[in-house]
Amino acid sequence: MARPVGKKGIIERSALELFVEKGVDGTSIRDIAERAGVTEGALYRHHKSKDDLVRALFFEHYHQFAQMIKTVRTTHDGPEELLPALVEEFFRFYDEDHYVFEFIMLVQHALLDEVRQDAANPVELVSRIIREAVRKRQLPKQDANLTTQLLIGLVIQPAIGARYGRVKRPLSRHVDFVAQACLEIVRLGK
Amino acid sequence: MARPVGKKGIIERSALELFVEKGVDGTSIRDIAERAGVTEGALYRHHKSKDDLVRALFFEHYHQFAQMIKTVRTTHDGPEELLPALVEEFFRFYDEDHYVFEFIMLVQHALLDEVRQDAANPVELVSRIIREAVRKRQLPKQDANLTTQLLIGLVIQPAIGARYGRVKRPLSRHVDFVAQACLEIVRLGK
Amino acid sequence: MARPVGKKGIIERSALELFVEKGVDGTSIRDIAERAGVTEGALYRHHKSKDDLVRALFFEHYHQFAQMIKTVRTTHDGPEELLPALVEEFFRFYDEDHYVFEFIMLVQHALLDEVRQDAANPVELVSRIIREAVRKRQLPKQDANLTTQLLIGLVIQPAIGARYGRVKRPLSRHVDFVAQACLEIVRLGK
Amino acid sequence: MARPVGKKGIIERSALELFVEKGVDGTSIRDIAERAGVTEGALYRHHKSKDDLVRALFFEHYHQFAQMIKTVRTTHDGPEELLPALVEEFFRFYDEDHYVFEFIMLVQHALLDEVRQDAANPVELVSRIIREAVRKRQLPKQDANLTTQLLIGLVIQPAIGARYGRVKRPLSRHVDFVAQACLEIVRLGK
DNA sequence: AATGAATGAGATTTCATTCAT
DNA sequence: AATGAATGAAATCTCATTCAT
Repeated sequence: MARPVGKKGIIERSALELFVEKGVDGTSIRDIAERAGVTEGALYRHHKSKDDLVRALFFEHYHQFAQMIKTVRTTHDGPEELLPALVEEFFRFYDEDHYVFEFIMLVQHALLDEVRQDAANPVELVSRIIREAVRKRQLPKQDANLTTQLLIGLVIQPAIGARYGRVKRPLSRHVDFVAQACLEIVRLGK
Repeated sequence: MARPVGKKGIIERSALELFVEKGVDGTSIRDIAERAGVTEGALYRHHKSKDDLVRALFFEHYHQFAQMIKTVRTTHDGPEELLPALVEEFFRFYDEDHYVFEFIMLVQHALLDEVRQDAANPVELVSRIIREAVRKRQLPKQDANLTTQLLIGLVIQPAIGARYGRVKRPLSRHVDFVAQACLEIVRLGK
Repeated sequence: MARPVGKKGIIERSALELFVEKGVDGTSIRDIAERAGVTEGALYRHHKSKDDLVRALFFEHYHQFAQMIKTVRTTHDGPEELLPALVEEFFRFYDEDHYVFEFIMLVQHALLDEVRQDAANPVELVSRIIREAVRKRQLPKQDANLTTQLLIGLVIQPAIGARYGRVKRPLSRHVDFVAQACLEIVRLGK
Repeated sequence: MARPVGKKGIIERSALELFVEKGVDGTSIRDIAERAGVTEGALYRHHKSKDDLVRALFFEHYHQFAQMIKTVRTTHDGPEELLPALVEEFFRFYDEDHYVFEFIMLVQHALLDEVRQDAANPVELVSRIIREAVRKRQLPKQDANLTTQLLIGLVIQPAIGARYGRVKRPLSRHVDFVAQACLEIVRLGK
């Protein structure tokens, strides 16, 4: 988010950007050091290994992300309010620093096991929202797992589209349309 | 698709699976040779390089994919027919061999430049269907690029969900629901 | 022992010699590759890591060593026969290839845990010989653990002396004297 | 010996222990700093380099050692008195601080050249005692170099045995037996 | 076609040492 | 004196590719 302060911050920012631009495996320690303007060894003062760096970056931002989601849940109620609010926050998160958003998308699968149980896990969260609304008869009966994946797809795919120049930034401009799409889907029933 | 025959087929199948399981960069020639039950040198009998192997795998399956899409286009007309038929074919393609589907998803971006203009490119295709339908007043005016990404998201995300055990296989069972979701979205207008 | 055949043998022999000459930590993979006349990577075709190479070398020769000891035990009986025979065999082993002998001395402590239980462990063996002889009244009562260490000292120290030019090679010429010394010690009682 | 006082003392003690536990090459500056509870830079306040630290530690303790030996030589005469007295002092030295004893054993060879002529060098000393006694017909003719190594072996090996739990501490309890063993050996003649 | 040892380039990591604070 | 970040050199290891057999 904020531009990094200190060498440690610069190293981490450089790594984050490179991971998004070239992939984690495609980025070498040398690449990171070069962009950060330090030597390769400097990295190891702050992180035990490349893998450690990836995890640290992920969890740091994932926690921010989780915090944002928690806030939305306490300030909104019912799918009609929650889903649009979530779309808005996701897109705002993306627009604020799309590197961070893309990085989380990029490495989440590799770290899935450590995240799966987490209640802040967005997939978990959306799934619960659907299930609860169905229980309260706010939504028709449906396969909550499937619906959840569809909603996730509606939010993530525009981000991917933006990356490849197929969708215009900022994503915020698309909030209303995407939120509307989300609501149509959860109301479909099965 | 069909189980591989001959060393070449076994090597390619092994590579395909490993690429999906561990990523392309995360898979070494030695890994592939090991799973295929041959030695490292054998690989170079059939493919000039690792990169060449990736491309060969991609284009081989991409052509099948393109063929399938062409057929759909000639046998259906208008978004109301085309979109459900496409969802059905995509999911059928997935169910037939999800490794192939996932592999294409995995490497598409890296090879995007060579495929971008291709009418078999699903993004291109869906985009044209939307635009044409809007022109013919079959659909309300809308940001076709955005709608396209949303539709792509509705198809791809269930596949990702299936990979991580969040959506039940075969995907075919979800065709009606997802097709319905696609139609709702294109009708939304903006 | 026999001069090495094949690159693998040359690599292992080079490593063995360098480990003795400069210590294990003091020897780099590059050193080994250089002396063997190969590039650094070649080493990893035959051994998974430097540590693995050290272990492989140790156990290969340790087994030879153990075999030699076993033979002595079956062909001699009682401390008066066994101890001189063991001294002779140890010194013969040393003279045949002092690199091997010194290498075993050098790394045994690091691999102690894996060797401690081994009945071929020379310390174990000598200890048993003493204990058994005491039980059979062939020797006076004594602290077998201490006596064992003293005997080991009598055999190893000449090898160290030879290394630093303080004792003349071949060690075999000293067999009678050292064997006599061993017998004096075990007869001391306490 | 005495527990260390001041940062310098703590650093040196930490280094000494680690060198014995993991070897000199196996111990990094960071390891030492960590155990001493200081940072890496602090070490260079007191010693120019790691090598310098090793030498300083060696010579500091070696001088104590030499002092002890000088005293023994002036207060005892002839091998029958000198050898038991030396064994006693060596074992006392060991018991007082076995880290120091083991450290000296560990690095002696690397620093041998600087110490070789020194009369406090135990090898030199023992060798002279034997030679002188032979000259005075107190002992039979013998290969003084070999006998010396055997005596050294009788003293050092119990210390190694103690390290690996094969010989009971304190070593002092074994003085009489080991001294007796030494005398038997020097009387053997050849 | 196939083997598998070897190469050569480069990746990750370690570490003694320096230096600004 | 002390800190701890950073350096620079070297160490370990990986890996796509080549090549003699």
